[in-house]
Amino acid sequence: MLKITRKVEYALIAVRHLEETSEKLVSVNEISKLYGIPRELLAKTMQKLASANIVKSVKGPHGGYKTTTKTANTTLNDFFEILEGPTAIMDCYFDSGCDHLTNCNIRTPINKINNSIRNLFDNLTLADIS
Amino acid sequence: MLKITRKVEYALIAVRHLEETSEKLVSVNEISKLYGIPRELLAKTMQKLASANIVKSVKGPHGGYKTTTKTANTTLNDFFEILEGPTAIMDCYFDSGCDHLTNCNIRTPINKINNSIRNLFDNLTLADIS
DNA sequence: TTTATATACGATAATTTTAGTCGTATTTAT
DNA sequence: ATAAATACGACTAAAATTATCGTATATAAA
Repeated sequence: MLKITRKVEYALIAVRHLEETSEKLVSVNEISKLYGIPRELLAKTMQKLASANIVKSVKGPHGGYKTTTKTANTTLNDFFEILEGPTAIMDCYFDSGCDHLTNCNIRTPINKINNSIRNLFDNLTLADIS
Repeated sequence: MLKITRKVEYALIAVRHLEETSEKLVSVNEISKLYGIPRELLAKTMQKLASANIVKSVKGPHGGYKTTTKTANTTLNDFFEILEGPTAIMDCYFDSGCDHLTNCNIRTPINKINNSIRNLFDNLTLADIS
């Protein structure tokens, strides 16, 4: 409960590594070996970050990933949502399918908790937590 | 990711209901029927809340649960931890078992995120979200 | 122009976590 | 005594997460 996933964990590790190595291109292979994390999973994770321009990808030999100007300014909310979709402590926050709609007495609490968390992550960037 | 569990959802529903019915004893059976949630699961959930004095339990016919003086003042952090154990976005926050300890570059980020969430939930009570 | 290395992407399998059920004991009002 | 309720532990089912596999595409370098 309220856990981040491996995908996010691996993404954080990779981004932190890219930030440390600055402009140099680093391949998924390198990162996965260095931190002992599954290559394929990290690869897919990086692809998502790349398509959102959080990192830049370069194909071919000596290719890899590096940071962009967006990287450090990315909010945790964006970072999480790129990798995992909408952040909400319960699906009913953005879904319509609710089992006990007629008799739901936790709408307000759920919304308040959600808004608090969203507000928190909207105001924290990758730079802030480094 | 970052979802609350059914146990917590059911507990919230039940507590909210008890708050509405004030001093009256309400049985698990009643609540589970009213909101269409699994009786046994709710029962176990209520037992945990009762043993932490978040609610008061009364056995026997016409027994059930009611709020206590603690109920409204309970922080979300306590509420969650009573039901699910320590709140942490990653297990390494309180566990010792870490796969990439020697090469972990996300200690600081994880701790900062954790502390932010913990701080948030420490300062929100059940009353605050009602 | 061939080869090796790297990202891109979809499908599927394995694992872990969560959700739900069942059985039995205990308490207590009637 | 009996019935209604909580208390608690073991077990099963379902869902979500994690990991793997296969194939396509791009590109640097020999």
